[in-house]
Amino acid sequence: MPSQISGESTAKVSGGRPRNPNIDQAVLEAAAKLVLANGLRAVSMDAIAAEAGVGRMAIYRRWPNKAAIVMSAFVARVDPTTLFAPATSYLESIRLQMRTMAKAFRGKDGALLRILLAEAQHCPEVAEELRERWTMPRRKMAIVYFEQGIQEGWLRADVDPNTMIDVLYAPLYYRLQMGTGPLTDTYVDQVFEHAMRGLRRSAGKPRS
Amino acid sequence: MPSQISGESTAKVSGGRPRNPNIDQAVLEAAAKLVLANGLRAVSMDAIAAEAGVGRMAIYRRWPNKAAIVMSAFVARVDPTTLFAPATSYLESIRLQMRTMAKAFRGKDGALLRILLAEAQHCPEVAEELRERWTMPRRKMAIVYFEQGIQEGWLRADVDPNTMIDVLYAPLYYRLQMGTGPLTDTYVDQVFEHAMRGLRRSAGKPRS
DNA sequence: ATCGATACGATACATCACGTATCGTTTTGT
DNA sequence: ACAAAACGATACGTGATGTATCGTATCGAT
Repeated sequence: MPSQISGESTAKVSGGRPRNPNIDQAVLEAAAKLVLANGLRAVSMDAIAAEAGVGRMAIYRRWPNKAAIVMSAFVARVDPTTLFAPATSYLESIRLQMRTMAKAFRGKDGALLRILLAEAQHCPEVAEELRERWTMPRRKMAIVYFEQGIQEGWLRADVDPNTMIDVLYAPLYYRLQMGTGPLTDTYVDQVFEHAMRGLRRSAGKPRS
Repeated sequence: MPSQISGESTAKVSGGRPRNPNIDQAVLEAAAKLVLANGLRAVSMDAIAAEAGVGRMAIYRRWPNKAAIVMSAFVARVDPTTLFAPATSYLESIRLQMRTMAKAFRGKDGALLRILLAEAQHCPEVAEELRERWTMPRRKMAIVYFEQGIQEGWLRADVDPNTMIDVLYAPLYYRLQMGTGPLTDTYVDQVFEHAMRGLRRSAGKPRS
């Protein structure tokens, strides 16, 4: 009983006409194009099928619903992402990674992610898939990198990597969704600096 | 041309039978109950009308759609919230406020907010209303409080209050939506401590 | 008291998208 | 050659949406 939501490759048991792989690609591209232009709600399965030039049944044979198609399109786009490329210093590498993520959030990846996050609130399968294929892989890589930073002395010895991820990256998700301001590199740098240096005045509690 | 989304009080021009205020209340309660139990998608206007014991037209006369009803129910619940009650110290008051918010997020307020955030991705009116009636009022109050903290010397002189809000509060929204872990008081305290003290080792960059 | 205007419950209606089911055809493996 | 599955097309049942009335009830103004 494999998780079927990401579709495409429900292995056929034996003989019969094989699926046309071009259809997978055509549907993913059509869905991404239409959904990015009009939103998930406004796009019907018929519209995707028409844009892709295929029958609707060919789609339902691969994915259970619209959200699953968009999920496939999303993970296909972002899967080959690499995390924490080396930079001039350990901490600088973190900052650059945050900038890379912010840049992705500014583009189509961000728009698709917004749509999927919204859908995840209604559909547990989407939520699970998103956690499994987007959130958790990145968190795990970050945890490894942060633990290394603790051992090497770049980070405080008592930081919890999980909390550190949230303090650094949650603001990017926040701006992605709340529209309180643009996701500029300047903003990323500010979040990074504030989180790294701390917010309170260092020496005790000086009276005014 | 008043923003009509929050409904209820589209002032009647002159004579005629006045609206029954009990209906507003009954619909809000019915909608909150059903939506919290089954999710926004699974609840139809008919179901809300039936639960409230009113006709569907009485609802459409007040709100344009389901999301607007939930929005009204939400702001009615959270409007009288007070921010930053005095505590044993300036910083402690911030921590307590974060805990209060986390507690709200754990309950019905959090569930409704999740639903509205998801809806805001499809519907600009919901997004605007949410910004106007939930996000911005709280941000503005926080900015005032944080600027006071800067002047009194509790916070670094060079912190940007807007960024500070994001670093402290975005993690709560993150956990509210992503399901990476529970929104416990312990978690809130960790975010608070990490953000206040900073993540990097303080003295320069010590080699391992 | 009468009258216009609006609210209200109920119901009918047209529209639309969804997901399923076939039909005839095409393409594979055996 | 033959079974099996994919494919395009299309029809179908279902459920929700938003609008339009109908008859009745309740207000303000005259």
